[in-house]
Amino acid sequence: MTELEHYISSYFGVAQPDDLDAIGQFFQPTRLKKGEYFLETGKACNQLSFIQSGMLRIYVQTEDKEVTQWISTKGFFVTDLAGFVFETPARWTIQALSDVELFTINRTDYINISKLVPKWHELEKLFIARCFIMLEDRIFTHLSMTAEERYNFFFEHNKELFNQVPLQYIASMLGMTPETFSRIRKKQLS
Amino acid sequence: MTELEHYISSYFGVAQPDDLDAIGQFFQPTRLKKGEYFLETGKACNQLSFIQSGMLRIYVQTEDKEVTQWISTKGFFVTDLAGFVFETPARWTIQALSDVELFTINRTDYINISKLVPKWHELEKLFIARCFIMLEDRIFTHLSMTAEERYNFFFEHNKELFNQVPLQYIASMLGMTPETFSRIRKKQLS
DNA sequence: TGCATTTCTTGATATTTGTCAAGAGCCGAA
DNA sequence: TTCGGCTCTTGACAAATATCAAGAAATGCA
Repeated sequence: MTELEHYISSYFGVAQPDDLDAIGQFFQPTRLKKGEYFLETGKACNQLSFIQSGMLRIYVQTEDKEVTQWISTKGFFVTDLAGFVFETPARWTIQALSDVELFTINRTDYINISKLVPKWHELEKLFIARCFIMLEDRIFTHLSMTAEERYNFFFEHNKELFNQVPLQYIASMLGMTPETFSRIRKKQLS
Repeated sequence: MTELEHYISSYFGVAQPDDLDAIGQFFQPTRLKKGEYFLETGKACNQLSFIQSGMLRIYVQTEDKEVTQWISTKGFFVTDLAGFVFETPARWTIQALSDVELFTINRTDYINISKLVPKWHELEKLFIARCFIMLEDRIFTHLSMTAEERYNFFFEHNKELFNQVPLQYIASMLGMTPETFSRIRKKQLS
């Protein structure tokens, strides 16, 4: 089983090896160099990718600042859900933070999966439901925690990110300024 | 078309009148008195309801405070998604803020819908995807806006809530204290 | 290796938000 | 109608976080 198949299986629970293999065939290996864009705000998002290696930052430029929504790493899927599912203009810009290896599927092929795997829509539903629940948790951290608590909580669960990506992006994604982030970090290191 | 059917149709896009009618049959009218619980943290969540009238508050009790996650009103569905879909203990407590009229379906019947309406899982997926996108937006407000901006943004979109529910709950749901909420409110009224 | 650029840190200060305590207003139950 | 308990407001103050500016450290490129 390829790594891609392993993740598809664990996220979507597709059980038949034949199905898994067939689904895997739809994904094409693609690469991005550090700094290149997977997607830009306002454009059409016609693809969904699985990250084989490297990291991507999902963000948006507002009038007065850049807001990092998430940093996606090995083993995760990446897309602009609204754009990919509803064909609306992309909300997020997605840029490679490092050289990135992806397995990519386009919308047409993605839709074809459901013809191949009868249970696909149900598995998709369950997958997206899990994503929804993760966002519920994330909102909860903003309703109930201070910046320092969010820092610690995120650090516990994502230690490896802290020496791989610019910290200002993590700061933004946690809803604080780089300066505040830096001070909290200093405090926690000592 | 009943109001329930109207909403099912607009949220899920079920097109056949026969299907709509059949789905509607699964929902039973139920009522809650003000203060009664729809669900309590830790219990099983075996039902999904559509709100015909009234309001419910979705919250959780932490060690040191109560955090309101959302207030759900007429025309919305209410459940604990994790509990309903994955049969895990409920994360949220859901309490009636007023007398409430619901149309309720239990998990068994809900699962039966998909046998009746072949496209159901796909429609569900699309519905949950829309919910996901709404949460993305909500996280964005916490990453990019001050308390005052969140107040204004929410007020613009939900004016009617402000004279129907205790303001402290709205404050919590926007991630601020009742005092801060009160001060911002005073400022905006003048 | 060395320079230019980006990123991170630090200090001083301002602003926002939270905390605590008291009082005012409102609403429902007896 | 009145009392008691919520809820909201207000003030004084404290704490958290943001802003601005400067410099240090790290990084990437020639």
